[in-house]
Amino acid sequence: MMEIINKFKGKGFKLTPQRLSILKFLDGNTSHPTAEDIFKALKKTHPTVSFATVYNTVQALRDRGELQEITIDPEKKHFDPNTAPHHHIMCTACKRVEDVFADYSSALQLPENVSKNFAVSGNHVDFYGICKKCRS
Amino acid sequence: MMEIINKFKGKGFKLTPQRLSILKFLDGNTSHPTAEDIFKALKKTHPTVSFATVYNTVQALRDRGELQEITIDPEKKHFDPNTAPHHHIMCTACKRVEDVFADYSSALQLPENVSKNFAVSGNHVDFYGICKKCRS
DNA sequence: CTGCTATAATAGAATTATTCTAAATTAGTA
DNA sequence: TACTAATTTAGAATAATTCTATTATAGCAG
Ligand SMILES: [Mn+2]
Ligand SMILES: [Mn+2]
Ligand SMILES: [Zn+2]
Ligand SMILES: [Zn+2]
Repeated sequence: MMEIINKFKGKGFKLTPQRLSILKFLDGNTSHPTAEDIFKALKKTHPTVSFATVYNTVQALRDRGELQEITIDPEKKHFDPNTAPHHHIMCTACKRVEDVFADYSSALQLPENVSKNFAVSGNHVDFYGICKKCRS
Repeated sequence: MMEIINKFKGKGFKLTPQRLSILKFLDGNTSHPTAEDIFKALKKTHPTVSFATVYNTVQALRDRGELQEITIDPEKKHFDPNTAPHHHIMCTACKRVEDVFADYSSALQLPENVSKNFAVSGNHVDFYGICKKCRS
């Protein structure tokens, strides 16, 4: 937590109480929350908070490379404070998104005809399935 | 094209002129159009068409496994009439989505702790980068 | 400390993507 | 040819996100 605060010191990023609350919620969070999830959590400590604050903060964090946007769910965006390269799996029944920690990098070579046309900046693998809970 | 028409014969899927126009547009289309792209194309032949027709048809095709939804773009859904397993790369500048035909299936093994909790139904790899045109 | 200013918070309007509704139309078939 | 279930349509509704204008404040300079 102290880490986080120091990370943003003197970067033109103001550490407001609202932002601290969001940062605390996101710190080590592996639930891949949506903007609404963050908003709900934030309302507990800041009942009068605005949705715009959530989007503003999310955007500021994204711009600073401290938060990544997950595209696995066709319905809505999820966010992930873990910016290390990793992958995800979503249960198509309950929509929960879980982490997949595996290094596929050496296998994910692009075919010649694509690699010659793109300066590649990254990749991720999305898996889909049904989780144990949803089968019982 | 004849193929397409036969594919839907007698399945409770009515081949209306609007749908035929959409099917013709999608047939062999590798541009990964959004709903709006389909709508614009459809308006050329059917100027009074409604957006709901596009979404209805897209949904009907998706339900029949004839169209897949692409999640690579955080801004909007793209659609792909190629339902064979393959992957994609998006230019983060111009947002164009291109195909990546490569078989990574053998490499994409899930870690034990995930595979034991999920009945996996599929996966795809999303690549990001800047295309040649956007660099010049 | 105090005051300044750039940055952020807020409410609410606006925009965009998508879904829903209810009435009119029509493809496919009996 | 006539019927009916499926489809089209316009427009309203919903949901996610962005924008705008005003007010408040974090962090810094003096
Ligand atoms: Mn994650
Ligand atoms: Mn494709
Ligand atoms: Zn589940
Ligand atoms: Zn490009």
